[in-house]
Amino acid sequence: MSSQIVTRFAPSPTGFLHIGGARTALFNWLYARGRGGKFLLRIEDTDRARHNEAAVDAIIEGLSWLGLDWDGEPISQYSRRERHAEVAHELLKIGAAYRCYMTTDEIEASRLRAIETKSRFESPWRDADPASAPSGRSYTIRFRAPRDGETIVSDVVQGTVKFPNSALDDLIILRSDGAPTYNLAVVVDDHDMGVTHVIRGDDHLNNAARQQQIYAAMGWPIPSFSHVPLIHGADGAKLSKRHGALGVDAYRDLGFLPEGLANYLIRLGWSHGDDEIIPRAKALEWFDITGINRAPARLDLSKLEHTNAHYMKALDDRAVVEKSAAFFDHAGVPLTDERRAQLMRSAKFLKERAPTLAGVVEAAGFLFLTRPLDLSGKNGKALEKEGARTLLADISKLLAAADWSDAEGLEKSLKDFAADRAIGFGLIGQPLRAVLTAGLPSPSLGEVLYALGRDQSLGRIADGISQ
RNA sequence: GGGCCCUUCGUCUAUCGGUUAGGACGUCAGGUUUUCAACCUGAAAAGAGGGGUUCGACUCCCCUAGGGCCUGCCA
Repeated sequence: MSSQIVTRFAPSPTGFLHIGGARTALFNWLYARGRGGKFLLRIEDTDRARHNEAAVDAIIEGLSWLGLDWDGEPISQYSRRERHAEVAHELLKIGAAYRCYMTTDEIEASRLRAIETKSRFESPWRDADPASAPSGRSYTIRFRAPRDGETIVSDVVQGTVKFPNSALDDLIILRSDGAPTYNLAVVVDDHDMGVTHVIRGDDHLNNAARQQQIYAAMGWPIPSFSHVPLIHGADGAKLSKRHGALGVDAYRDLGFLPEGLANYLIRLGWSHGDDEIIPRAKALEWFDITGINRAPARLDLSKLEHTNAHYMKALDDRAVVEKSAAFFDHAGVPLTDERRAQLMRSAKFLKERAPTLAGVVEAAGFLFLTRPLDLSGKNGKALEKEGARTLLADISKLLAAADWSDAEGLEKSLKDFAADRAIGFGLIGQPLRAVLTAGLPSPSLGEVLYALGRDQSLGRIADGISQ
């Protein structure tokens, strides 16, 4: 008997990979991969009305982007509807389910009555003589759930949770059109797929009780359940559209790195001592379900940025340029060969200053200005100082003869220049920075010069002097 | 309405009956400094409220309050 761990991620195709779903997917992946198990992907598309291929692709894209891979092909729940129906009829045969001929109107009325009388909603067909069944009328198949006693779910995260059976009514497992409903499909699929550990959002905790009853009726082993809390918005309410970014694609478009998002997500509701930076390898080694908190956690963009910044710094220079290229396109400054070269020379400071890929565009703002720079107002204020232009002219001469092969050398030339003249660095730094960057945020002047390149730098200085 | 879950600094969390309740983000104040960041140092900042149990509760139990989930021929 194999004891291999099998987990799965089973999203319904809603058009994107929800950030909360991404976290449960991550947990499932980590748990399986960290223990030599299997991680499966199943699309919960039994509701055909909502099905669409693009939505499935969006989920697959999101998972891939996050670096999560699954074993085998994604399984479509819809494609397994025959099997679901088969199990429903098996349940019927052994008396664990029954045909219900109630109309939707009858159901609604009966349900209202049940709430009023504080009693369990029940179909009259539960105990009716099958012989009295109307022929030719459509019916649903309902699970015959126990009326009394309680169903106890043993959950790794939530502990032992008891549900009075009176609160769990006979759910429909097969619709009148023969299609399975969620709770049946999940149980059948998880069982058939050999899922050993079900890790999912705690909005399913109640379902776990119902599903457990089905497992019991079929005599199937019950998997280990772990219901993890949902992610909430900054205001504590359930994450919804008004909170902004919902799907991982939105975070990708905001310039977050998959490593950064994943690290942030795993720390949300789970911890390993005081560790904050948890790269994939460490996560695989450390992650365990038992460490997951029961309380919902709020999404905090600042901390996400901070975490992401760490992974930005770890990028190699070429990656900084390649990964941010799309963001430059989007900002209307497509990367020409020249810009690419300038960016390569800037990567070292860009990745240190930008918390996201979108931030790289911002941090590189001074690089791609069109000459002559706008030095009006505050931008060129340092230029108005007595002797500033003469000083710039001297610096220009110095730089024209300087070695442009690295930022450090250029920085040193400037420092030496200031020292020779026995003047404070601020005296030359301020006007020089003004003509070079028009006051935009920028790194050390050595780096600015090196990044800009000789021609561009000297040109900007000349522009400044003549303005 | 009913069932279930949750509640430590603003936020994410540590603590698994005995701690000056620790760390991180953010905030504030310094430092560094040629702008803006980054970085370094420091500070403010928490056990929802009320009852128990115990020599001793953030930790265990109960109640209240506040949040959340489910209560579909949705998933």
